[in-house]
Amino acid sequence: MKKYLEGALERTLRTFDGVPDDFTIEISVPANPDHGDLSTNCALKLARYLRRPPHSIAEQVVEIYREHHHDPFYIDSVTIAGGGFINFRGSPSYLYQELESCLQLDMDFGRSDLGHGQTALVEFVSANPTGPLTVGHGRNAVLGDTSANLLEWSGYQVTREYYFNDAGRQMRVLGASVRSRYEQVTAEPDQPFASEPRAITHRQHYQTKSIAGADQTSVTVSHTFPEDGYLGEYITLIARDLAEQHGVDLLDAETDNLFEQAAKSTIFSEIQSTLERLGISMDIYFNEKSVYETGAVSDVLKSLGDQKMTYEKDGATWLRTSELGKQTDTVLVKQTGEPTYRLPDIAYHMDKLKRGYDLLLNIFGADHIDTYPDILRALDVLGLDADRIHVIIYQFVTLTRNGQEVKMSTRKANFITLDELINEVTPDVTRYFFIMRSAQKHLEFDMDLAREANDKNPVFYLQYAHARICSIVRKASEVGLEMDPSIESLQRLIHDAEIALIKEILHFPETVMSCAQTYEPHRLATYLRSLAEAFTKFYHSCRILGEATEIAQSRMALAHATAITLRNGLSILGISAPIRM
RNA sequence: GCGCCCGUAGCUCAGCUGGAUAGAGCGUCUGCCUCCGGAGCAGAAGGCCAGAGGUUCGAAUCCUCUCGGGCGUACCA
Repeated sequence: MKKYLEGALERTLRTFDGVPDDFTIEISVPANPDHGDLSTNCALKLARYLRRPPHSIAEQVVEIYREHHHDPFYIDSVTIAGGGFINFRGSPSYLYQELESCLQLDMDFGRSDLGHGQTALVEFVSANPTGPLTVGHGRNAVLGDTSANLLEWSGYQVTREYYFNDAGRQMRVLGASVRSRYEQVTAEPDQPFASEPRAITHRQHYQTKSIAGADQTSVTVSHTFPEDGYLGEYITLIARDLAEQHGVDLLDAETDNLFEQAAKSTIFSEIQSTLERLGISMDIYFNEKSVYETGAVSDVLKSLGDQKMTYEKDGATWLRTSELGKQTDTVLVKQTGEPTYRLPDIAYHMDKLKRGYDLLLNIFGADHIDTYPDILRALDVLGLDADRIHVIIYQFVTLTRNGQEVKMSTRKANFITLDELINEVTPDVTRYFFIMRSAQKHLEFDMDLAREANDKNPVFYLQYAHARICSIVRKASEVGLEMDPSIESLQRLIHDAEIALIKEILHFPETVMSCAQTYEPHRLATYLRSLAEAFTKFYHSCRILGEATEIAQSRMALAHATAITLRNGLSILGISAPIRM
């Protein structure tokens, strides 16, 4: 209907003199339904160009529209509001036809061909395997997966990718941390868990002590807990596993490598299972290492050098970001010869672009706010099409528990993992809470509320509406009542609450498209809430069971269409649509 | 200091490319269960949209400044 109206108005305005070439017709849904179903402000906007009062322009627009471009199939009536708004009331016949098509499309209702089958790569989570996923990663994961779903529903071929780095200093520290815990565990097998203060006592403890091995030989341990080591409990658990498998055999290992590998694989599989619980599975795990192996890193360095965008200073290689709109230059290669993370990041994005994706979507935490523009600038300098890259920056999550804010750090021991969160509030609630708010706002996650007060939780409102419809359908089938989805049947839906619900349902496809286009997945959650609200209003003012057969069959069809929309919407959000609760 | 993000009801937040009377949930108050699921519904109270200028027919929305909060501003990832 909107499309039709756009075309009709465009043709109408073509007969006017003085309309600018780039004039765009805006059609919006009025906040107040009394004003109609669709509304345009074009007369108001044209007032300045045509130098006439808006109302008189509106009259002329309406006159020409009525005479030449009016199609009663779509539009029932046209009115001019005081200020100069032109309001259109949709024709019921159109409404019923769209509702019928919703019922026919069923699982596909809401899908569009916006992307024309273009390829999109969504990179998200991308946490390095140094510890369990945190609540912050949870927001990233849900944001990324939901965006990917939205793109899929909008006609893109989507690849989900996880970028990680399992080399370098942080991994060495990880390995050393595990080793130190292993030594402690094998020395004091009865200690339940190593806690933070114990880390400091290690030094005195191990530097002097000899441990009797299973093979009767003595090993002197001289390792201490790394100064900036990982203190989480999970490190000790990994160490215990190693102790169970290998006893004390690993005490004389020459390097920490074995510990590092064990930690990495354990942590990685835990990350994967956490994501799985949220219904997320990645298509590609991309190791930063491969960007070195393919030569992409050296290519980037060379190309940037050729562009005279780099220089040497103090033994390091710098990128002239100050010439690209930034205050200072940035180090790409350290004095030590080791690259900073920015260099492989550039190479990685170059690699993604060269893999030919039409659209690259990245989900980054607010701490990347300063780094990703460097990447885009560098790619631009390299002559790559950085416009294909879009970034969703999300603000941090603060978790409150027992009325107190919980500070989260992977390195310190006092963080709540995403797994623990899911345990307490279920995957559905987790996904909904992370998606219901705009990404660029701080998210306050009140654990006590989410856990205790299930009935106050908005996600249950949506699921409840769905379960209720299913229940009605069950009851109806017991008495042999089936829905009638024919146009003739749908035309019997004339109650205000019925019409309002139909209109709400029909907003679904454009909502999906616009969420995908603007990368604002939270608006889908807002929409589903108002859909469920429209349904409960309908439910309370229009009975189904017990009414005359014909109207009952029509209302069954409307309830079914609501269930379709709820189910499809929830599936985009990765949330279940239960049949009963 | 500089860069990016955010200031909307007591609290947590919606508010689509500027539009008509700024909306939900929670909390508070008032009603509603012989009736398809009350995890609900109907209603009330609660707002100088942080503040001040500007742009325009029209601003919570765009621009400038001020004040508050967050994140960054590492040869850490």
